[in-house]
Amino acid sequence: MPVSKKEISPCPIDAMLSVIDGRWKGTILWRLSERPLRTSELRRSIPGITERMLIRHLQELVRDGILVRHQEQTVPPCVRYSISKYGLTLVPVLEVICAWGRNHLKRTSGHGREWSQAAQPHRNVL
Amino acid sequence: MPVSKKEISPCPIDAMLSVIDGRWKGTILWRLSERPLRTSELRRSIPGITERMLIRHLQELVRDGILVRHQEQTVPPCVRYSISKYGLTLVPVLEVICAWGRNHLKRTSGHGREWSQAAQPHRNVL
DNA sequence: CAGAATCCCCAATGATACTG
DNA sequence: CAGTATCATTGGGGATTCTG
Repeated sequence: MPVSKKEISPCPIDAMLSVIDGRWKGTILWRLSERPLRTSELRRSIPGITERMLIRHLQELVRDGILVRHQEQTVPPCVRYSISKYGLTLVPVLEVICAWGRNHLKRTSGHGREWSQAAQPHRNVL
Repeated sequence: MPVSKKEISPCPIDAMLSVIDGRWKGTILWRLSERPLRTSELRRSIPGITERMLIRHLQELVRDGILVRHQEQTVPPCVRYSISKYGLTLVPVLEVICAWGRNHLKRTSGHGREWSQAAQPHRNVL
């Protein structure tokens, strides 16, 4: 529920999603969770991404404190991105999301209808 | 990372996010996690949502197996939506997302990095 | 009351060329 | 190599109207 990425939403779920919302942010974080990478390395490791969107998403993630940008003042320039300490707190969340998504993919591809049953209400169950 | 909602993405994270991606899906799920509601009840409980988007999101959630649509063949029609058993598996994930988001809101709105660990469930959606 | 059908706007993304 | 600048496309979503 992406909602507005620019404006600050009071809803925590919106706030969280806005951080990882973007066509390639998931993949970027996935790559960088393995090890820091240079911009060009990232681009090559993500087939289909454009220079424009890579830079843009990287900047947003840096702005949100998820990534850190390391620049070496050389010619030609060498920039490396890595996950920040704060960004590391995001990883477990992504894992939970990923786990559910993996399960969801199974269910959809194997189209069972078992899940179409109503459940009893809840909230205490949470 | 919303990516494509229509196409099935092989990425689990994308798959999961596509399910809750939509301007009002979070709020809808939140409402229905308390108890089943009629369409009109939902609409009234979510200020600002339009008929069109409510129906649209409900249909998508039903398609994804998250919600169940109960229709009573009466005049006028009475339709009730509730969370499915499968949909309930989504709730813990939302809780995790919400917890991180709450932290993130503190961190951003507040000063630098003093995010405490108070984690009370639930958002305060309007 | 539930929801389908239309029209329209805009933010996100893509494509492409350019700069330091 | 890293990043910018422009233009074109598109799909989400708001507003409105219509129907069973």
